[in-house]
Amino acid sequence: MTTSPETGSPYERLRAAILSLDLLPGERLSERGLESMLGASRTPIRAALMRLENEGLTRRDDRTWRVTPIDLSEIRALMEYREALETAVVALAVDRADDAELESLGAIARAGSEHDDADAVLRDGSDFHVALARLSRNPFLVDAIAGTLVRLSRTRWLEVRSAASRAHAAAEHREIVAAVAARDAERAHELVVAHGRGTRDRLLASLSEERLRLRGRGLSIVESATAG
Amino acid sequence: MTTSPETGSPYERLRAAILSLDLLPGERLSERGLESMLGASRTPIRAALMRLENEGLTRRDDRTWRVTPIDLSEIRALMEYREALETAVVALAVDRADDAELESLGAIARAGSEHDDADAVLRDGSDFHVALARLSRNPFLVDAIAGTLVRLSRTRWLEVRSAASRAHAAAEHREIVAAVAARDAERAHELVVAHGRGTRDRLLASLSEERLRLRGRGLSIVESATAG
DNA sequence: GGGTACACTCTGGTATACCACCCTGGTACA
DNA sequence: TGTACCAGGGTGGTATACCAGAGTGTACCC
Repeated sequence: MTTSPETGSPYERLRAAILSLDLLPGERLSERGLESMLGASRTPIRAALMRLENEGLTRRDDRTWRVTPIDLSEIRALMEYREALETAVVALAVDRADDAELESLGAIARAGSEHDDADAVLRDGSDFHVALARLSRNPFLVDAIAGTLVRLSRTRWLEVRSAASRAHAAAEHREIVAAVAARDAERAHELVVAHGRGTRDRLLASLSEERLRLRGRGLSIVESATAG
Repeated sequence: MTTSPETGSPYERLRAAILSLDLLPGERLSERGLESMLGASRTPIRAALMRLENEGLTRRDDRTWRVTPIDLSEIRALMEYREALETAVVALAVDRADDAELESLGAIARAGSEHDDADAVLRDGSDFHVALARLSRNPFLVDAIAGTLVRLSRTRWLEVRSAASRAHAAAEHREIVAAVAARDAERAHELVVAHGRGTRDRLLASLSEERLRLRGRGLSIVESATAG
């Protein structure tokens, strides 16, 4: 890969390369290698690596940098964490969301059903969940949820490949908006849990099914001992 | 302050200076000023500032570094976030904690009642909540809770000043352990919520009462418009 | 006396040179 | 033939010099 110095900061370009899987999960990164790849010197590259480390996209493994591997245990833990965050979000949203916010969230949910390409669907999905989180009026919940979405985004394309699963997710999004708008905390809770678990199951099923084929394409998926 | 190059990395020393309030909330930090204060060059100091930024202890305000101010709105949001995390933790802990873990958590809770100085009590409190989080077996919950404790630690000493409130908190800790050990999810949930809200109320009350006096001692406390 | 312009100093941002450590490969010796 | 040692290249870690922009203070001119 020689991602020539196109646009954006070294941080943005490195992040894009990781999220697009141009840099493979688990791949070793050397600061000096990135220097020529990104057309910047080590100082901003180190800053980018440190920033991405906090987003969970890079990792320091005994004195060398790596693209964070895709780890099934981590994905399970992440989805569990996300469930905790999103149930808290809807509980607060039912109390706090105003009509304008709900209308705009509904618009995002409806837009999600219109797009067809996987990229747009993923963007819409992220937008929806972040916008939903904002209804909680709690910036820590918003940031935490945005963080989980970033960490999951390298695999979420697996989950939205079929038109059926895209439609399914979009419908669930609309139901969640409706429950929050109806101030029905219990139903919103149930819907969010069901949506999260359905997403998790579809995602993990795809990952298990295709693990070997993906490995053949250079994309290895690991299962760490810890982090269950 | 001339914290001479005593021990630890620039990151550790800067962090200690912020947490001990040697560097005041809101204070401007210049990389070159810290250079002489910490006895290191700008490279590791920038790394420390960036790392502390992710912990919420420093902040970039239009091209200058600042020690993160103490913000009442942020504390409220933080306590709300923490409630979401800790209720999720105990729900998982009830299912997953084994006897050895519960015994060791109980030991931490009991130790919390024995110490008398505020510093030790704060350490015990953090230890307890992190150890409790570990019972969830979810590293994201553990990290998130540890993060909230760090962000809160510059003010938590206000909350544990009286022997009565220390004893109160320690007793609540022991009750939480008992409920988790009894696998009583509902009671554990209620206890955690009550403990968190009590802590929040005592903390915010102390902050409001002493805001003026603390300002006189150089410690200003702000209330941001956003982040409710 | 007031206003404007210029220069100086301070900020973070960047490039780069040097350091110590580690790992690896090759060579020489037993 | 096998083993041990040494040298070289590559790693991140650190110090430092240079850059551009911003804010401020002063001096000069009107």
